[in-house]
Amino acid sequence: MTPAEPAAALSKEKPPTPRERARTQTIADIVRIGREHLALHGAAALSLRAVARDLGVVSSAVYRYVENRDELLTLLLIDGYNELGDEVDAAVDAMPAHDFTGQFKALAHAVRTWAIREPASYALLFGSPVPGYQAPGERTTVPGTRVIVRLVGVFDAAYRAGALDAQVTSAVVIPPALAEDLAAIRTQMNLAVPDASMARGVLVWTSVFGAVSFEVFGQYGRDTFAARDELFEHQLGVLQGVVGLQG
Amino acid sequence: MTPAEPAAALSKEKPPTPRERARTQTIADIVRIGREHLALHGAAALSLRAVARDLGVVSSAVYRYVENRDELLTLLLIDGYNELGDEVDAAVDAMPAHDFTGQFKALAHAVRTWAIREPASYALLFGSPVPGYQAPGERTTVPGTRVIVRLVGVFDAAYRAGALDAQVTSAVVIPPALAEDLAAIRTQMNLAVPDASMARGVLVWTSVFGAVSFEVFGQYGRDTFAARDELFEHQLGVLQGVVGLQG
DNA sequence: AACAAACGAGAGCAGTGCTCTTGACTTTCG
DNA sequence: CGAAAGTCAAGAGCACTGCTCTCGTTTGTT
Repeated sequence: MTPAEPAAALSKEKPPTPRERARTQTIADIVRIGREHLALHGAAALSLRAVARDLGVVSSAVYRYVENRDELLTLLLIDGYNELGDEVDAAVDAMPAHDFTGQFKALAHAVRTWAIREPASYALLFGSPVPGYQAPGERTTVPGTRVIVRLVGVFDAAYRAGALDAQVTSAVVIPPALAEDLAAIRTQMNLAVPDASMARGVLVWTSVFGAVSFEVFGQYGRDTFAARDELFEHQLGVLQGVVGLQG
Repeated sequence: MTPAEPAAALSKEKPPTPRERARTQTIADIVRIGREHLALHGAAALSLRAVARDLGVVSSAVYRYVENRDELLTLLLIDGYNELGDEVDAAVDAMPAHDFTGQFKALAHAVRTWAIREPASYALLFGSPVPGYQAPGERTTVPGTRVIVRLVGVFDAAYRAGALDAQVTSAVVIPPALAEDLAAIRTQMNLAVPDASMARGVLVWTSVFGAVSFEVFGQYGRDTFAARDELFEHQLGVLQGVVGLQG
């Protein structure tokens, strides 16, 4: 079909046959409908039969495209991680390269905004594990770590630029066992930021997700906190100080 | 039956008939078996039929005691809240009355220990909501707020005793809308602690649960952090500084 | 003793995940 | 070109779920 046939013959990427194209499209449709059902009814209520109905096909047919229910959950998991990762990347990239505080807050706001917009996906990614389902690490680890990788990237860049207050880093001692873990991460990710700042970065990470989880999962109660935007913004302000970012 | 029949007629508390006793016992058995199933298979996989089997009874019989599956979930929810609340209370009470930092850390450790021991219950209480299930606020609010009530109690007592560093409280401004929410809570709970400390207390609360959730829900990855005890302890040390508790 | 409430068992309905077989269609290759 | 190989949708079927209803039996009260 393509004029450069000999070159294509060497590469693994053959031009997709109509059948392959149709198959890819069908899988994409299944994921799309699955996302709708996920948003409407939640992860545990996700039903392959219902997806098949919406697809206009009998239930057994979808098993041609998706191995089982867990496989669909994995596809939705990766889809969610990447959507969140894309929005976080876009939000951070929109900030000036040297405004590390702005980048941190933009990242946190992107997480919160996405979580509130897609609570079911957020629950699938960061909530209680679905019983009997174990995410395949080899497929989910990379997209699943995009946010934290980006966050420590911001902290590391801030440290290298001298924008990370070194004063806070000596307040609490780091036990040796924890220092080992941090050293391994530093080596693996090529970081410069010292132990104390890394540890505080981890705390900031968990705190952001704790705050978002409380809000999305309804732990704040019905109307205990009406000013949730202000509460989150305030928490970011405090966390910014925790990790030593100037305001 | 009872000799003091006229008095008993006025009071609502009659001595329980054998049938009532048996009924109460059966419900307790159902909750006990339900807890076992919850721990083994998770909340979404909780099955009334399986509970009935373990109870040695046909499935429709349990509907005599429990209205439906959601009712059983509510019972397990209240059960979990109270067990956690009891352990938190015991841990805090075991500390000296003026060691507020120790009380805070004891509370956090009690939460973490219980969560790791009962991950399914923790997921039911603080994880993603079960699809289609809405907890009845009138039955779950009181037990569900025991931990946070106790935590702000510690902070408030520390403030009244002058053990809360007032310096940290002015670093970040509190927007008016948030101050309103905080004022309402202060009035309702009869607190003395100022806005900034309350807001930081809320952050500490969400941060503790964020850290515990990450650990219980497996967000830390398989072996990124081996020294989890040390990590949590370090985080508590930082959070202690965030809220202004002396070390 | 008579009656009403409570109870356990069983059948049954509609839904689920998943497997297997059947028949039709498409692509590829001799 | 035609046959073989591969792919697909459909349907039946199994075991499970939540839940309802009916039917006798047991229990407690009058």
